[in-house]
This record gives sequence, C-alpha cells and structure tokens, in this order.
Amino acid sequence: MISRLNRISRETPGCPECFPRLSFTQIAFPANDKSLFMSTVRTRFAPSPTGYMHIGGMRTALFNWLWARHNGGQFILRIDDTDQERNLSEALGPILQAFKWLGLDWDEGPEVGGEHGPYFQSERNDLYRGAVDKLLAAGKAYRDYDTPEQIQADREAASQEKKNYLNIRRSLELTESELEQYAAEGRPSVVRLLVPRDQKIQIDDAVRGHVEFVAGLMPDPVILRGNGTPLYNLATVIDDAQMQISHVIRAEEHLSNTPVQVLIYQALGYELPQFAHIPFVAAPGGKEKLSKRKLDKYRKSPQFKKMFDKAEAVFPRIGLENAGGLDPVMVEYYEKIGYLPEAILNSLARLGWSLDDKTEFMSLDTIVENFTLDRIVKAAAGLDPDKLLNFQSHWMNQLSLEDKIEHCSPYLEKAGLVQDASQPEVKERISRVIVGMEDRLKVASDILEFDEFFVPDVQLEYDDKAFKKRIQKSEEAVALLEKFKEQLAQTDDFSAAALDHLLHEFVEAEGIGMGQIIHALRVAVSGKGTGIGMFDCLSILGQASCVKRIDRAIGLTQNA
RNA sequence: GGCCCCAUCGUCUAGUUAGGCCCAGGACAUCGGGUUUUCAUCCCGAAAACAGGGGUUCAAAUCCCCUUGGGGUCACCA
Repeated sequence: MISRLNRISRETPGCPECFPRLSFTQIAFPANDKSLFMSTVRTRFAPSPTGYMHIGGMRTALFNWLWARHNGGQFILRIDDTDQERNLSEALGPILQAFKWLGLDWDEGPEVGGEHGPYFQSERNDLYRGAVDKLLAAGKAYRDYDTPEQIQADREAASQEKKNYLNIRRSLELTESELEQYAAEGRPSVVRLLVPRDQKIQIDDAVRGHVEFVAGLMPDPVILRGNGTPLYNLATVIDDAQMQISHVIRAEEHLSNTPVQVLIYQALGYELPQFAHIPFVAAPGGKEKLSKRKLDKYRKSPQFKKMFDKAEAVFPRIGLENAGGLDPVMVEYYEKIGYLPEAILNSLARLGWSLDDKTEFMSLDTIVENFTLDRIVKAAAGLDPDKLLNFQSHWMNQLSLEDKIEHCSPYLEKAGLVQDASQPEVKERISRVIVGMEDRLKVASDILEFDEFFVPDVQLEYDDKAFKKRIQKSEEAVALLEKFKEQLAQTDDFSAAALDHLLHEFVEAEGIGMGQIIHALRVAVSGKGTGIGMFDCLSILGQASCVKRIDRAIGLTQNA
C-alpha cells in the first residue's frame, strides 16, 4: 500500500512541506484559517439539475467519491442550480437515483444535510452577494455598466484587428457622481472581476502537472449577473472554499475555467484546493466528449449501435414507449436495461484509471482501496460498449441463482410473460431457464430473448429464416419430427438426461446424424435457431408443450 | 482563430515521475484451431501499437526541442 502512495497523496493537505499549490506567494492567509491545517480529504460533485445523470458525469462523481473513500474523507453533493427554472425535484430526482442505484453515498448534501449547507446554490445567494460586496469594496471587482451591445462591438473590433479581446473597462473611468447617478436610476450593470493583467496564473494539477495561464490575455469575467445572481465561477469558488473542499476533481473541460477561479480564490484570500482535471469520457471509438446533443450521430456509429438496438428491443416490451426517453448517455439507461451497478462501476473506474498492468475485474472495495490520483490517465477515453458488456457478463456470473432470478423476474412481469414471478411454479420455471441460459445471461433483460419458455404454445412465433432452413427446406425433417414426437409422447422420464439418452438412441436407430434432427427439433419447440441446450430446453418446456409445438410446426409446413 | 490539454495494438490500458528488466505486457473486439454429434460457453493460437523528425545518452516508448494530428475552451451556461 505504502509504495502505492503517490506523488499526489503525499501532496495532500496535512503535509505542509509539500504543498505545491502554495506557490502563490501573493495569497494572504488569514492567520486563524484552520483549513490550512485540515487533513481531511473532502471532495464534491456539483451537478446541475438537468433531469438525467450523464454517464461521463457519473465517472467524475465516482472518482471524487473514490478519492474521498480511499482517504477516509467526505464526499459532498452540491446542487448547482444557479441558472435554474425547471421543477427542481423532477430534475434532481434521476440524479440522486443514479447515485443510490450505484451505491455511491454522500456525506453531505440533499436529503442528508450537513454542517456546511445549504447544499443548493439557489439558497446561497447571500453568501455570494457578501463576497461580491467584499471584492467591490477592495477594488478587486467592479460594477460594469457597458451594455451587451457595447461589449459585443468591442469583441468584434478586437477580432477585426486580430487582437485578443480585453475589456475596455470604461466603467472604471466613471466619476463618483456618475456612479451615484447610475445607481440611483437603476441602470443595468453586472459585476466583473478586475483581472490583474500583469500576472501569470499557475496551477499545479494532480493529473496535468504544472499549467500556466497569462492573466493579461483574460477578459474580466462577469461574476454577478444583472439580476444579482452569481455565475458558476464565483459560486463554485465560494462554495468549495466554504465547504472546505480539499480536492476539486472535475472533468478537463473545466481546466480553462480554472485560472478565473484561481483569481477569485486569491482575491478573496482563500486557500486553493488541490485541482485534479481528469479527462472526459469520450464517445465510443472517438476522442470527442460524449454528449447528449450528438445522439443522432451516435445512432449511426457501429460501436454505439448495439446499445440503441438493445434499447429498441427491450424498452417497448417493458412498457417504455420511445425507449422511455432513455439513451446510453444516461445512467438510467443502464439501470433500466438491466446492467449491474458492479459492472458500471468497474467499467467506469477502468475508463481512465487502472490498478496495474493486468487487473480488469474489481469490486468497489478493491477500487476504493487502490484508487489514487496519480494513476489517472491524461488522455480522454472512449466508452467501449463491448468492454462494458464483458464486465457486465463477469459480474452477472458472480451472482447467485436467487439474485439472478430477482434481477430477471421484473422483466418477465413487465413484458406480460408471467403474471406473478413469485409463484412457486413460475419461479421454478424462471430458475430453470436461467440455469439453462448459463453465460447467455449477461444483461438482466436478456431473459426476454428466451420468451419461448413463457408464451402459450399456440402463440409461439417461429423465426422465418430458421423455420425455412431447418424444417421447410429439409427433406427429412418433418418425418423425423413426427417419429421422434411419438417417442417424446410416450416417455415417462422428461429429465434432460433422459431426453438426451432418448434422442441419441433415436438417432442411432434411424441411422442418421444428430445434425439431421436436432436443428429441426429446436426450431419446432422454441421457434428459434439458437437457444439454450437442447435437452434442457425440452425438459423445461415439458412433455405436453413439446408435443403440441412439434405438431403445430408440422402443421405450419402443410399450410405454407 | 487565441489560450490550454493530450498522443503506446481497432478500443481500454501497463510501462513515462526515478532511461537499460520492453524488438513493448494485459484486457475487449477480430480472425484461426480444438472441445461441445445442438446453441452459448470454454480452451489453445494468430494478427495487431510506441504519430513524425531532430537532439541528449553507451542506452530513449521513457528526457529535451520542433512538426503533425486529435480534443477542450473562449457567455449575464454549468
């Protein structure tokens, strides 16, 4: 374990000698700032209530959670609803549900509260206003009366001259009396941070290393809107500082926001957290950030197609029209289609992080134990549906039979294939089918592909291609089926082993190859060309069904 | 376009911080063979990468520089 302790963990708070991020000599530390000596790792995830949980966001949340748990620290959930008009509980519900489903608990946040609340930014306006007032008073921010049109014109002018745009700062030239007059007449204004243009901003990122930005290239960012509400960059800094977040672990698209935030930290005299900008989750087979806005493109992607196909095959059958509005960018998609939390967690953890050179399958406990920031990969990683399915297959196989039944039964019920899966004889059948499925059961909803065991004999649908190939176009198939059916009808032992024996004897007596009958038999009783082991299949269906189905199949050849 | 980040098999990655153990290891996917007188598994095997160019060095995937490519971000969004 100790040897695993990496550069970063050595730099975590509690070790004042190796605080690379304290190279900001210009920061004034309040003498009584306890947080300077805090040793608790506190991480946070701050989703905005969008109505769904993004799978990439989930990975970011997971890394935060892992780092907190690895260090015995706290994980905080905070809701970024500063720009929020929709129904909050409706928009937040699916997000919290995703955390609950995966078992990622939070120590502070919605539903659980905590000492550093409130945990909704919309309820923290006083804090933001107070900070802005402080910045204004200290001359580190200014009230800007420039209209959006003016700003736009300035930008265009700069771009015409091929120059980098910087605020003209006209409002700084205003006289005392003009300012008073503007304020009195309620002229619209925003508050901007006064960027110290002579600085270099340095960030020591746990994943990226040392990154520098030139402040002289940065426009003055708006920190307070005209309506008095804060912007993300302001709110996040104040919240992180006040909530004593030790490590800000977030996706790399935030790296370019970081200099603004560092300036705000400095202006407010706050200690900087350790930043860790992890790569974003990319779309399968690419390097582009996975985005809900590109769903139409994904539908055509060969890697992604399987997931959409699966959704189309499963969701309508369980009563979700239009796939229930679910797509593979959403965590809920995986939950509803029958993935296991273990598989999603394992897969997400391996996306951009590894334990060593060969370990693939890891329980959450194993991941927590071994998770360190220095093993995070720098490059963006594409979500790989095939590999995810492989993880899923592995974890599904770890489940007890009882658990598998538990996971699969709801699908059969929702699809109307069984009335009540808890009834003993129904449960027994489900159990036998699952045993017969063996590794064919990967995702819980896969059981729907074995509906032949649950539909009434007369409603069994025959796969056209398989029926034609194995029965219709096979010269001897019908005759053999007819003959073997008689034997099936007469036997009194319908166990898989006995049926195995029976068919082998039949084949021998007829002097034919197994292949000449078994395919036809399979299609006749199951309607499909592939399925579980033949004898398990017959045995589960039972004598009466097998006979009826063979008769029906033979009948169908005569009608055609 | 400015700024910033990134670069090992098709994909996810190990190896890069402390150069030699690497003519580069594992996994997924692919292909071939075997087992299963059915389907799926399973087993064995194959193919498959250090973006390019310069340096430094006895030695470079690893350090430095340049080029190229990919990506992110440039809001009174988060």
